[in-house]
Amino acid sequence: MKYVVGSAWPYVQTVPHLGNMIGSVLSADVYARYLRLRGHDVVFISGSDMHGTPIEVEAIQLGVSPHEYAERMHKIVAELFKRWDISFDLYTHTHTDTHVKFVQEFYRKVYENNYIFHKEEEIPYCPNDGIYLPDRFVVGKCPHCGYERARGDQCENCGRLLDPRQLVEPKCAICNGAPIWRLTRHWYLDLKKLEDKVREYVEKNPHLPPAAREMSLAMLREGLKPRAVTRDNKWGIPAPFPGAEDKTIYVWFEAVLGYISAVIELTTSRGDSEGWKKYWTEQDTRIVFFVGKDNVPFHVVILPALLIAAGGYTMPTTTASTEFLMYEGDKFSKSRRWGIWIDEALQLLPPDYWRFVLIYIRPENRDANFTWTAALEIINKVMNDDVGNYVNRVLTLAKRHVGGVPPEGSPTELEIDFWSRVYKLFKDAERYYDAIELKNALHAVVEIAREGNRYLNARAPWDLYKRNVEEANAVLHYAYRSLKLLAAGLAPITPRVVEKLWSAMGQTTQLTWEEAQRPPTPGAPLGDVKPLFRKISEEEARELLRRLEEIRAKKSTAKYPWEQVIL
RNA sequence: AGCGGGGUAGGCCAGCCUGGUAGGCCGCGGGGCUCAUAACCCCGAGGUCCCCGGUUCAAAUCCGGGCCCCGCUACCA
Repeated sequence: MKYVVGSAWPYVQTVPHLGNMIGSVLSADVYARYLRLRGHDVVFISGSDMHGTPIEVEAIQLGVSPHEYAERMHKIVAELFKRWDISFDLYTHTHTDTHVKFVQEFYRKVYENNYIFHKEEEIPYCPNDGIYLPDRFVVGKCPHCGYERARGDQCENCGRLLDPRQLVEPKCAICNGAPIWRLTRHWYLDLKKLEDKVREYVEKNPHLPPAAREMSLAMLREGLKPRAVTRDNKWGIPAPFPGAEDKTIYVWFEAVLGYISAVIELTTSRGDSEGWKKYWTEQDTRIVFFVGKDNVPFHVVILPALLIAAGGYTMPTTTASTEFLMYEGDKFSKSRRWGIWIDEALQLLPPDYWRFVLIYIRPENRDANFTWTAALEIINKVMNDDVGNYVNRVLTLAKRHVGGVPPEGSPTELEIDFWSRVYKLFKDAERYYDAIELKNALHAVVEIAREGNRYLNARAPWDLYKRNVEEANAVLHYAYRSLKLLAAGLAPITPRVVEKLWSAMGQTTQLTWEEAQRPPTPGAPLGDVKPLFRKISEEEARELLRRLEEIRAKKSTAKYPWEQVIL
């Protein structure tokens, strides 16, 4: 089966934090790695979302061009993903020639198919900064409660939705100057016209997670309203509509098309400029997106609507979303410096540790809370004591008593029972991976090690070797086979460690999901047996955090955001 | 306000769709083992499954009402 795995395109204004990571990029990577292990044809892509008002504004404030700003941040984020062992086939960005050209052609088609219309409206404009202001960039006194710093879209104090025109004494959020209202023309996507087809897509799609489905159907019940696809920004992709020469495409509406343009870029770079069609126009492709829950409507409703409007594309199979991750009981917040960002994380622990912990607590049904107490518990108790120590027990015993991969010996009913239990857990993990319930998959895999620990205690091969070598061999043989299952089950999550494990097991073939289930070659020599993980004491964690604070303090004085990143 | 999610032992969470003696991990008390990363295994204590009402022989699980927490609400990525 062919798969396109896409993770939400990170906005390059800042480096992602752990919550962003688990929602999109890391989850997508785990799934993509799993699919590859199963032998599927996988294209795993994403890229930086380079355009948009916040970047334009911030660049202007810093006195650099938006292009330079975005380009620098993109390079850093791409490098960080590499260090997190994210196995992108391509991590690109939205300012490539391929993307720009594709987006323009795409919207030309949508236009020709009569899904675009334009109308005039008055938009706040800041004469000082020379830009049109999004609602949030206009602040002023709330007409309802008198709160002074109400934003143009909503008052934080009383929670009421606002229109920037309602604000008393409106000001530009950037320079505090008074905005003026200017008549401008915008081009709209006629979502109303697409509503029935989108509803059919959502209703007939058996793969969508219930929550995403509900949210989308609720939106459809209310009725889709036309949405402007153009903006007056300079930093963006020029709109291809007649008369829209000075407009750009709204970032939301072009970044999502990156899922297609990135595949084009990828296959083209492999010398096959038409190869992308295999993935995006043929029906036997599964297209799966990974996003945080805030992103669901866009991927389940708007992007499918766009694909229908342009015509000729394969419809996305599903969108796997997560709830949010909190940090020590509170929302991640850049301004309050609350949370851990992905550059900082790597200063504290190796990527496999983070990957394991984050997947272990992945917010699948509800918001989850990252706490250091819990993280250390998972690292020390689960990763080390349950998994790492089990591996070490089996391999040490095998090395000592057999000197290689244990032969099948004379298995008793106990061995067969054990094998059927761990094999069932492996199949559970498989089912969970298939359903993109990554947290449950990992929990099932960990259970293999727990089962193994129980088994070793019950069978006590160290003792059995004194009485019945054949039977003792059988115990180690099946324990060894459980390690193969464990390796495959963990491979998508902790790829680096599994590589070490696989070679410690003396395996020379490529690890695949199939291979993991086959019996090993008895007598094959084992590799170096060393603990897979190590524990992190509370004191060490405290020390690491203290050092992080120091680095943060030093970095926060840097002028440019890309200088604040810890590499 | 509307929409979505959630309220299960001291902590974190699974179970809820497909009703039937309330599970797991950590922590705590006791024991076992000694191959292993002072690890592992067993036993035990600890719960009005937010509240009220309904359906049912039977409800954490289905239905109605209420209270509390969180997120989203589409020109924020």
